[in-house]
Parts: sequence; C-alpha cells; structure tokens
Amino acid sequence: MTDQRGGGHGRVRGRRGLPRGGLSPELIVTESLRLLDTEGVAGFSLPKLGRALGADPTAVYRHFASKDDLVLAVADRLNEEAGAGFTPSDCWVDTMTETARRVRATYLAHPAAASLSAYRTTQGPAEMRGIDILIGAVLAAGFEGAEAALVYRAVADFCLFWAGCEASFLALDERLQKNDQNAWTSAYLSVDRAGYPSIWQIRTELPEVRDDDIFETILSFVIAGLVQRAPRPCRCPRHAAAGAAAG
Amino acid sequence: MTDQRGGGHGRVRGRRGLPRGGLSPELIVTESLRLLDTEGVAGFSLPKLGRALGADPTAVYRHFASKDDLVLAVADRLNEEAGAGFTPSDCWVDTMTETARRVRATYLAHPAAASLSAYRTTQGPAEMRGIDILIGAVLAAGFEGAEAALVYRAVADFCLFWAGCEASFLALDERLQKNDQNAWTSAYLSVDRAGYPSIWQIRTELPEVRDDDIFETILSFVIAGLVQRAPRPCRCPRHAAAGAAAG
DNA sequence: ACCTGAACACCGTTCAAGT
DNA sequence: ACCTGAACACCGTTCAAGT
Repeated sequence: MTDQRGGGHGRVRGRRGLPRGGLSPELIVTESLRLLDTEGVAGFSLPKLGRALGADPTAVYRHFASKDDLVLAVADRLNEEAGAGFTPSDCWVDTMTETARRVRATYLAHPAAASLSAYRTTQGPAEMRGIDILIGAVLAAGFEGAEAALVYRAVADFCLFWAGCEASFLALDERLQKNDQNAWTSAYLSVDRAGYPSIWQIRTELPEVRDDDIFETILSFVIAGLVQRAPRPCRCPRHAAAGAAAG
Repeated sequence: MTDQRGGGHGRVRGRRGLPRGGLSPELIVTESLRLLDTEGVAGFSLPKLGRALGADPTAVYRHFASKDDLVLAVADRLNEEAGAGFTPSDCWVDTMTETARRVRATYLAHPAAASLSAYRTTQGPAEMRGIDILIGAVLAAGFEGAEAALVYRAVADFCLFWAGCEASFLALDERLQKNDQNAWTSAYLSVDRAGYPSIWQIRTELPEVRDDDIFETILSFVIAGLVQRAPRPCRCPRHAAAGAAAG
C-alpha cells in the first residue's frame, strides 16, 4: 500500500510524473475548475490539463470519454457547490429567491466553468436535489399538475439562463468586455439627441447601473408575478401583505 | 468599371475563384449566417468560410481583423433582423412584450449564430434603435432617472439572456440535446419517490412542457412585476384592469 | 490490461513572397 | 497596394506500439 513516490501528505498533484493510478475523476475535475478559474476558457484544453496534472497530454482520456463528458462532470461539481448546505425555507418565496441567488453566486465565482456547463443536464444527485427543492416550493405555492411543471420550468430556466449569461459575459476576454464597458461609459453618453431621444434622456444614469441591482430587480419582478398568480400566497410576515394585495 | 469576369446578374458568389474585390463585409456576413444555419457552430470556421465563398481560406482576414470582429458583424445582422419593421406600440406593455418575442424569434431562427453573438454589444444602428425603443417604453411606464436605467437593463438583459440561452441549447450537437430530452422523458419518470417526492408528484407532467409556454410564462411574470411597480400603469383596455388591481 | 506518445485532421492567425 | 498560401502554434481525438 505504501510507496516512496512523491511527497505524501495528501498532496497528490506534483510537477513530475504522477504515479500510476494517481489520477481520478475527482482530481481531474478539481484541476479543471482550478485551471478554468485561473486561465479562463482559452486556457482549458485537455493537453494543458494533462500537463497541469503532471501527466501525459492525453491522460485525461483514460478517465473521460471526451471533453464534453468532463464538462458535464464540472457542471455536477458546480451543482454541488451551489446546493451545499442549502435547506429550503418554510416560505416558498424565500426558497425560490435563495435558489436563484445561490446559482448566480456559484456561477459568478466560476465564470469560465459556468460558461461551458450552464444549462446542461447532468442528472447528478445535487442537480436532482435542487430540482426537488424548487418543485417543492412551486407545490407549496399551490400550483398543481401541468401548471406546476410549467411554473417550475419557467423559474428554473430563469435562474440558470440568467446566471449562465452573466457568467458567460465575465468569461469573455478582458479586451472584449472592455468594448462593452465603453458602450456604456462613452458611446451612449455622446448619443445623438434627435436620433435616440430616450437613450439621451437617461444617458448619465446608464453607466451607473450595477449588475447586482439588475439581478435583484428582475428577480423581484419574477417573484411579484409569481406571488400574484400563486393559488396559495405565502403567509410570512414579510410576504403576507403583497399576497393580500394581489389576491 | 465593367469587366468580363463572372456571370454578372448580381450573383457574386460562385464555385470558382472570386474576382478581386468580389468579397465584401456584407457578403461575408450573409455567407456566415448561411453556414451557421446549415452546418452549426462546428461548421463555422474562417477557412471553411473562405472556401464556401470560393476564395482563399485566409481571404476573410482582408475584411475582418479577427473571427470575433466577424461575429460582431453577424450580431449586428441579427439585430437588424429582429428590429425590421418594428414600430413601438402606444402601449408600453405591448412594446416590451413584442421586443422580447422578436428577439427570441430571431435567435431561435438562427441558433448557432445567436449562441456566438448573444449578449455582445455592437453599438450598431439597429441595436441603438432597439435600445431607444425599449427605454422609451420604460419611460412611458413612468420610471425616471436611475430607476429607469435599472429597469431598462433588467428587461433588456432578460430578453437577451433568455433568447440567447434557448438558442445556445438548440445550437448544441443533436447528440447532446438528446441527453437532455432523456432526462425529462425517462430519468425523471422513474425517479425515486422517497428521495425526490416533489419531482415524483409531477413526473408525468414534466415531459409535456413546451418551450414556447415556458417563455410566455416567465414573460408574463416579468410583465406582471413591472406593471405592479410602474408609476404609470398602462391604460389599454386589456391592461387597465391589472394596473388598477395592483395600484 | 493498462499506459504512452506519435499522429491525424483540423483550428485562428501571421507574414514573407509574390503579382 | 493588394492578394496568396505556406507556416506556426495550437486544438480534440485516435491508436499502434510499448510495458
């Protein structure tokens, strides 16, 4: 069982050749995420991954059938991170809000990984648990049958799509992101008043909008729409008033 | 000015070598879109594009500095298609709804192109006009200043993100999409009742949900949230009731 | 039985050499 | 001045050859 290779102490990854059997799917996924976080999508290739693991450029193919299979495993890791320690609230509104915020926080923490794996279905346990929690909230809101399925898909896709696109944008090259920033800070500031009167009217406010606020705004709209349509409004102290007003 | 090359009659693209000057940015963008529509993202490379145009594999570089520049030009073409013939309604709710539906319809008609160019800023005239129309609707709803900027960004990003992600999914390989379909048609159907009770409860309804209905559902939530928060509700016959109820 | 690494058919992009 | 196409440094993936 013991041997004299490497430095031991659980530090498996090393600069020199890895012992046979030293590679595992878990280790490869961990290194993939590290590589994606530090080098971005452009720095994530199977040859680079093999070399970063101190192994052959083609070594990963002994554990994953293709790069896409590896991407799905990374997606599963993100699902686990997003769901870690999450217990649904008694209040279905809070459960939905928290789900959306958790998905977004995880994706924004790993933009490159998220840009590759967002809106992919892994059918892993973490994903299934997240789905069950979200459907549970939809059922708690009083939706049933086909309508519950529809509302669940709408809310789930909203969370994944929004977080996925925000992450994809952050995963672009710095240079390309700059181009977008310039649109807000300079191009729209000097917009032609006659041609684009509405842009002109809020041209100084447009560059000041923050991403977190945009997300919370659209989330509040979605939740408000849901509360209005839900057969069983939340009875929380915070939400009871809104539910009564809409009912 | 005239010459004896080619068949004339405005049909510039041919199988054999193109006359010098025969390539233009417009023609390259048109062929890019055709290539993306028929072959998908995998079939869209600059060498292939050059060959499809009957020119050198590196010919595109004489008209675009990089592949990314070409992608932005394709994005502009999609913007033009989405905005073609669009005149905003007197009713701001209808204007927003129509904007969201148009963006989605265009992206779904060109999923591969949309998957490459969604949420990119081109600052082209079509994009600027779309922005002006949407901000106009936000102002018509009574939002002002910083709040108007925030609400505009929320609605605009919602349209782009949603349509972009739906398109990106459709742009995946057929094989990968199948994997997702299987999740709904078989995996969730035979889900463990004890482990995932909420999924189990609507397991037969989940596979029946249609993408169009999902989109209309989330859109209705967003609009309902907007109407509720808007300082100036729409007075249309259709929307007056909802505005009054929320006010 | 498992691992290696040479090799294949591509990429995006550059640039010396031509016309 | 403009265009060409060889060439570079990569990809994802395969597979004969080794151990």
